[in-house]
Amino acid sequence: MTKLQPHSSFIPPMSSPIRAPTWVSTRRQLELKVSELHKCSNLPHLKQIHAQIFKANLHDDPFVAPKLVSAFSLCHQLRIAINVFNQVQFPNVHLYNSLIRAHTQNSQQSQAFTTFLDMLKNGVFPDNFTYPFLLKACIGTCSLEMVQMIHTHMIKLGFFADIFVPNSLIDSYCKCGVIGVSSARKLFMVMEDRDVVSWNSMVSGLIKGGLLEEARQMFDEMPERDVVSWNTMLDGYVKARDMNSAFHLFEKMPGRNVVSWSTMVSGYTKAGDLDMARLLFDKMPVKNLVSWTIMISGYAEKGFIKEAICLYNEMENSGLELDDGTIISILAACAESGLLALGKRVRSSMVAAGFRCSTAVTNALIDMYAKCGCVEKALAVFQGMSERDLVSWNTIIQGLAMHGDGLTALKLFYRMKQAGFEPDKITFIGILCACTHMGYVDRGVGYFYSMERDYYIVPQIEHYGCLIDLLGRGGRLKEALEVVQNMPMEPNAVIWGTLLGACRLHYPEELAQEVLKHLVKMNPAEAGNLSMLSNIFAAAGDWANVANVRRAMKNIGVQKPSGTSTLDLDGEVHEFTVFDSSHPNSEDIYQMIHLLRPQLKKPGYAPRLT
DNA sequence: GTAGGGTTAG
Repeated sequence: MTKLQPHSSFIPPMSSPIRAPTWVSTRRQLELKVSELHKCSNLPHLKQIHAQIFKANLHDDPFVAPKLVSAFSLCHQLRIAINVFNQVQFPNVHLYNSLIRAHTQNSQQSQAFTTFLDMLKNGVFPDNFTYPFLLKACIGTCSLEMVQMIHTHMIKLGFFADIFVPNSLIDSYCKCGVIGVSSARKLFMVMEDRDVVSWNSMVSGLIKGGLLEEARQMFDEMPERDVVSWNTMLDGYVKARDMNSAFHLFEKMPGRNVVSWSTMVSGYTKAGDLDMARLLFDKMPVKNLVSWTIMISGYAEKGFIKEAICLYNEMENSGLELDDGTIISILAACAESGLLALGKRVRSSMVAAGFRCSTAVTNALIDMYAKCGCVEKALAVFQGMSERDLVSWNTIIQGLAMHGDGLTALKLFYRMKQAGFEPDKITFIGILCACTHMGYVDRGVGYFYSMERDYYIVPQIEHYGCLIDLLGRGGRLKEALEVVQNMPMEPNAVIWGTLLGACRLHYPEELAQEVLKHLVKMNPAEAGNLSMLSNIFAAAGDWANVANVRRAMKNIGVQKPSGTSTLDLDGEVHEFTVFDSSHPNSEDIYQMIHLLRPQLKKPGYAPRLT
């Protein structure tokens, strides 16, 4: 007989999760459904159960309502979750907790805090679940001060007996940068009872703070290690690109699981060792969706299109059902390396499977089309979207700007505002880029100054970079230099490089020399800078200085890596560099170039040789 | 509460 577990007076446990939607007739059956409700991710089914709950007058039951809120939150139906909450006259702490979490899950962090304040105002006392949920709302949006405030509150009310509470505090501190990590360490030191999660959170925090050595020390000191401890340490080495140490640890590791193997595969793909990655991938005792995703994206990111497509087909044939993460990952990898063929392949299988595209998936698709040169397709996908978010607008604006259709990009900027979206710092990168490509210098400068004035966005160094590029390409080098000299932050190598790029277009020799002094000081071995400088001198006919720079390059022992072009032809990628003769059809290719050259000159093509 | 893939810029 199945052993019954202790449970609430109302809901018995259930062994299997909710599956196909079926009409439940008895109250007993409904109770069974409700007990698993918080795991339900099927929206139509959820709505059906909601209706039955309502009919049975259980919607304000103190046990049912929090589960409903959690379920609707999981299905990204925050509106409905809030409505469910509002149906309850006297919400208890569980219901408040689930609404706080619902807001965080649906990216409404500030509303999570508002809910917490409402809760206090209404005299409902927080419990040991409230704080971990509230701390989650701090991640990514709030500062250290916020976590400190919650910490203080927790001390006042005293929930530290539950190990979940200090553990989640350690984690939150660690996600607030290096200072946060030291606060976490202080807390960790004074904790009386630490469990393996406390140790793991601390090791993970040290790794995130870049303190790999100290993390290893703590890992070695741990009284007990579980599979998460090992995997955390493994990932630390992987993220630091130290594959030797990672492999060493991996070999020693007891009880490796699918995450351990995937971490290693991911590490080797990122290090560019696709052979080793594939070797481990093939040896994996168990593969899941994430492992496949890592290997396929790894191939795609590095331009191994045949292998990527082949493995993608294999994954589909193995019967695994793709999720958002898989599709977004692969599309992002295609976008990065311009693998349109795989991107198209992914899309066609999405269509064939009737995959319901979330906004994030569609955004990734738009970005893939745009970065692979199909701006029209990107625009068509964007226009067909039923629900757009800020990322959708930013992606299409950036895509259009990159391809020189700055006019459409700027038009969409206005439409975006009409649709009620507030531009953010990324939007302005796209807008400034659009103006640069169109040569709208004054208009771009106007947008730059409107950022802080009209939108309360303080320009960052990237925005200054865009402004310098805008002025520089527009030939207003003096103003560009003034921006560099007067901007509120120290100019970095990218800023000076941008200015140098402008010099390359307009040949002001003196300025170029000035810029270069800064650049060489910052990054003396950067061959690209030196070779660009030598080109500027060459264009000005200053051969003595050309020789000086060349000599400097030789002395430092740098050589500018050749630029390459890649072509994707019927799913096969061909790579070319200048004076390259490694391609099997090299002779034919050069013959064709000779044939094409005079024809290209006719409409006015003049290759730039400097 | 701790571990592997995940959309926009740089």
